[in-house]
Amino acid sequence: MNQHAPEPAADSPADADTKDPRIARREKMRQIAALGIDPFGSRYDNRTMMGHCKDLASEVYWEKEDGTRVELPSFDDPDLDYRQWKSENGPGAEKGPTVRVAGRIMLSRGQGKLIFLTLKDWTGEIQIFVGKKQVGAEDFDLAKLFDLGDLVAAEGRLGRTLTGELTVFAEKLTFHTKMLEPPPDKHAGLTNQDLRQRMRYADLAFNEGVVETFLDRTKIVKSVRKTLDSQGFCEVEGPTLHTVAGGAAARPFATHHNALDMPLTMRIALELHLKRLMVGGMERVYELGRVYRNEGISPKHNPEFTMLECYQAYGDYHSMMDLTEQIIVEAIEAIGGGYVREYDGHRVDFTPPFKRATYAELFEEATGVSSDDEAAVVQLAKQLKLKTEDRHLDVIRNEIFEEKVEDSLHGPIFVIDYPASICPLTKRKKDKPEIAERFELFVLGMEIANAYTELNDPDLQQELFETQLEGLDEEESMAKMDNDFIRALRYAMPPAGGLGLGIDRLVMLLTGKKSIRDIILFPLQRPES
RNA sequence: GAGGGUGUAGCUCAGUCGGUAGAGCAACGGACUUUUAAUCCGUUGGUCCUGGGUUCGAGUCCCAGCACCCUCACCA
Repeated sequence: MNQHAPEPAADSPADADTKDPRIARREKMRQIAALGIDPFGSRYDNRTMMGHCKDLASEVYWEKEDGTRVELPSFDDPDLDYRQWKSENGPGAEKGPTVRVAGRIMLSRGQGKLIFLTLKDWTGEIQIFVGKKQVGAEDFDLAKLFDLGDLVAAEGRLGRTLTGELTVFAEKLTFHTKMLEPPPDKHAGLTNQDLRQRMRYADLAFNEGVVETFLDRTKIVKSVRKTLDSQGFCEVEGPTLHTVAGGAAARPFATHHNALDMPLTMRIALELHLKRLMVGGMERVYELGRVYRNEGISPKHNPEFTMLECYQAYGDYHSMMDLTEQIIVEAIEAIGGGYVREYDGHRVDFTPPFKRATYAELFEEATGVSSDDEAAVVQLAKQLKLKTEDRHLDVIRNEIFEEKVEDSLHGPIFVIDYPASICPLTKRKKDKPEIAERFELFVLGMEIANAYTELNDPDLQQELFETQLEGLDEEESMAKMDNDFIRALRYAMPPAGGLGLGIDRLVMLLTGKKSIRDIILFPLQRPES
């Protein structure tokens, strides 16, 4: 023991306190400082990332006394006895590259003058062998002050233990940062949903697969950008503070600008500003950003979430369908794992091309009623106990569709050609004005993407907005007339295809997470009491 | 917003009929130089979510509140 460490007094009242994990950690921090080591550490260069150590495993070999080099046996073989193999190939010595690893202590197995540590960085985990004889008394005394969760580093030779585990045989230890809070259960981790979200740092640090999920999210988002960039789209940043929140049917968050003494709302969609840019001649634009909707919270809804919207001048909804498929397929390729994926116990096959079916076909298939047969549709609605009085037939039809068809759409499937009256921002088919050129992409009943051949007739657009706003009082009104947008359309927006894609839902699907709160780093929560 | 569930040690969880608080891990002391959630011996640790009520007595029953989870609604 070093001379700076205090002698614990046998009957000291402080003795009971050191049984409090937090106090014990601070006491060890004090002892580390007493060794002349900064308990909050400093720079550590030339690290070998732990994921890379796995690649370096092939460089570990056995050198016989006569200098001949022997490949190590396969450690995948469960019957392998490495100790026996060594004696059969001995005398000799295991050789391997020297590495410098730094990370968090996840597990510690002390065994007298020997300590095994499991260290973790964001690329993986690796075992560290700390022997008193190998690291020296000074470093070994330091290692005895390590706690689970501390950040430390080890430099040493990469090799195999008797059980074959890839291990860094430490020659030098470095202390980096003391964790002053006690860690969660070393096996179960932090399972309390509330705490996982409230203390995402602990969730990331101690729960298996959490970092990987969020790294996958980043890969997906990067891939989406890459796909769009490769197709000549230009990423832009629209305002998040709007004077009129438009582009979607949702209630906005209200806020206020002090200097201008002006009410503002947070954006609920990206659409109307991107279209203004198309009027200005930016022919392929997209924004991948946060929108805010003042609505209920559920496993599929967070008040702020990430949307992709993109617009292609001189395209239509079919152009967008091909693009959507490409975006998703390339995102899957970016995170790996193949086109066939598991979600909530279901098998989903994203092998392109995705199935395409019209709204009317699916309606008839699921209900046995032709969507054109008005009387039958109304009768069906009554059967389903849906409100029919004073409602447009398309609205009734769509309620039936949502109830009977959407939830059962396994997908991925593009539902195309919607009834026009429920799509106010959509261009209608030339030969069938009652049908809108629109698709929605469904997977397991979830709406992932929504695209239109965009409406660019300013007068018709205004009329449709007004119809949409009719009968809504101030409180209920989810959209307000955006006169500047109508004026923009009068400056001529090219015919275009437009796409909206819910990034969070795509990430949920591709990472297999059932709750949006598992793929948003910091979902909204009430403050801690 | 409606309905259901959960809340107990730092973490993960038991707690029977209402009888005065338990385990594993972590922590603390000890043994151990090839462990794998190491093992073994010993020790400590509680605002039973909060506030009322019923009762001789409440972690347990009742009421109210708070937080989280699930289902539904709004929404994507």
